[in-house]
Amino acid sequence: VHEDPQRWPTGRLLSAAARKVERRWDAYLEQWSLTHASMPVLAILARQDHSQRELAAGLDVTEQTVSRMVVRLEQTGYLHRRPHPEDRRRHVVTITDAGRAVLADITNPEVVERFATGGMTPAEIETLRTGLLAVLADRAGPQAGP
Amino acid sequence: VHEDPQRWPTGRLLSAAARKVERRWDAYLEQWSLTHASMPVLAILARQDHSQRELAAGLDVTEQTVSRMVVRLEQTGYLHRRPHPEDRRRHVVTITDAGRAVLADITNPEVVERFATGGMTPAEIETLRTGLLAVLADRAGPQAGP
DNA sequence: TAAGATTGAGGATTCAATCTTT
DNA sequence: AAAGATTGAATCCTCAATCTTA
Repeated sequence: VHEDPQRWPTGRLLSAAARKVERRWDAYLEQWSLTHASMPVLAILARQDHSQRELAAGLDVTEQTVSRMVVRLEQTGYLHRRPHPEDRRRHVVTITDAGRAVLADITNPEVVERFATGGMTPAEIETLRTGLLAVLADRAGPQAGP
Repeated sequence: VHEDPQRWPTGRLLSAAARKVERRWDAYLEQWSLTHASMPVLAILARQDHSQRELAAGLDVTEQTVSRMVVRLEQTGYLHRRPHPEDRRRHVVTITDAGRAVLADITNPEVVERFATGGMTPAEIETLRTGLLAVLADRAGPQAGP
């Protein structure tokens, strides 16, 4: 039943490859109650505090997704939210010591990289990254049509 | 707040690029009540009938995911399920005329490709596809560890 | 009215548990 | 027991609606 990926459209290749790496990564991060999606939240907060709206922009997801992620990350103890001193609509989201600690455990670049680029050569990896950056760089947002 | 993707680990690049393309693709497929995930089901069935377990193997998702997708695709009228004549545990999943019709509307390779590789050059596209195929080809399934 | 955030509804995905048939 | 399929619970993600504050 298995088709030949060589003939798949690029979008399907992209989704399949991403899911595969996410599954591996999630299985590893589970021991810290983290996921491939929640880890980048801590990575962003490690550099600076942010409002949830800012986090959404940095992660390129909706504010609704951020809302749900930060609730869980706060329950787990990896971040803390307090009201903004001047604008009571905002939450100031801050990473906790526990969050920094887990990030330090996980952020070994070699380990992280291995999950995505397991048996690949440096040339293959460079090739892949270049292609992915080209997809992300496409700011045109084209809507095709027959 | 926006970080430099150039410095992201490859796994994060992969997820971000996949989500971006899926969003575009989903917005387009919505008019047929399809999604980036359900379209490949029809593509597989267009060639041959299958059990749900076989579909799961072909799509590289769990049987549970297939179970939910085929329920919806059957409600929409794009496929049909009947009991297997010799093994009553199985469902034989068949594409309907409506399913074939929608597939014909959508399967223009140029249109499909444009969603993923919008403003990219042929060289960039080839580069990306090679990298993605390398990720998918990695049958080792390595679990890294510090 | 805008901005910031939350909740509701629904699809995609997973693991775990269950049910029927082999 | 194993195979095929379903349902439950959870996270990720979206759009739509709502609530509070500016």
